[in-house]
Amino acid sequence: MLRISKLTDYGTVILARLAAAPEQRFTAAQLAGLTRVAVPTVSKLLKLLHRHELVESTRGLHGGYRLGRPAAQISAADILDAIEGPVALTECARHAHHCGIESTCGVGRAWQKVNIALRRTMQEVSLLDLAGLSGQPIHFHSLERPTRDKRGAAS
Amino acid sequence: MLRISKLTDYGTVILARLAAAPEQRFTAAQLAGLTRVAVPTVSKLLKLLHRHELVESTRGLHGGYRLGRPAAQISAADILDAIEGPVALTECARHAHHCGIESTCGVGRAWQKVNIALRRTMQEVSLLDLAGLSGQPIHFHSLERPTRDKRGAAS
DNA sequence: GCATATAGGACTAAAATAGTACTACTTAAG
DNA sequence: CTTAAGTAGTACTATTTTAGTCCTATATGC
Repeated sequence: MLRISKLTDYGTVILARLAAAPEQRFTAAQLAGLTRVAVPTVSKLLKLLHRHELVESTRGLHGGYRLGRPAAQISAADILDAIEGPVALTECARHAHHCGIESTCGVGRAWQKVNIALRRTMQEVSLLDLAGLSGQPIHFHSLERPTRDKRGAAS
Repeated sequence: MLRISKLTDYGTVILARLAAAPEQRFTAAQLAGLTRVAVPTVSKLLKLLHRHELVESTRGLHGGYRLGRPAAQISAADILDAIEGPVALTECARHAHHCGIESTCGVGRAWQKVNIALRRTMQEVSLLDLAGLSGQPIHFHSLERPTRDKRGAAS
């Protein structure tokens, strides 16, 4: 159903790697070797993450990247924002003038609310969780109640 | 950040339209006129929705489409499933063998959990809400209580 | 000043989406 | 029983988005 881009996935892997050694500085090439993602791609991702202050960079000889904040203070939503940008669930919300009919235009607004709820969910997950460094399994409030859950396929 | 496809958006608009007059049958062409979506596209969407039993069809002369169930029993997740299929948040979960390194492989699993939480959220929203027919604003459990909310950034 | 690293942007290739067209099947009316 | 109106299914094409690469500029340490 919903999808995040591969780049976001890679970005998370890179951040997880940095989270494992928060004090150490890694060059883009080192991270590429560690994560098996191509160097230019890693580089591109790190630049994106840098702009959003998720990583801290040092230029020049012996330079490299390091986490910009403690992993616990970086959420999945932050990562999504940095890499995919603050794109909304629907496009309707942007050039929403000639949506068709008045009664159906409410639809775009409703998706927007869903979007906010989804966002909230993603803010509950920190990089620590994503990196598997938090020990405890991720604990969603919304997963606590039984629902109608149609499929659970993982593979 | 997250995006649903245009088709899903259109599909929702069409369903919202049907929800407004649950007893009446509409032809694909009528719905196209009502929603300003091209006829072949509407047709394609209705077929998809039909396969998942979200709409009921009648063939032949004076045929057409109608909601397959009460709008209250159709969730946003159902619509997503019907149109976009049960695609997961990451691809890592599918051919997850050479993710790179062992410690980073947990990342894919974590996204999977996020995915489930997101799904849960979408099951809380019915077509009635989406169509703006429920009177009351959408009411998310997850938006009600304060969460552990590490950062409060909203946009 | 030279080697090593990031910063930024432009460009190319590949894949997913959106949209269209065509053919077959089904039903009701004349 | 023939014809018109409608859905069902599938295959194809075009467009857009995403992924990935390359090049040039800038900063830093030796």
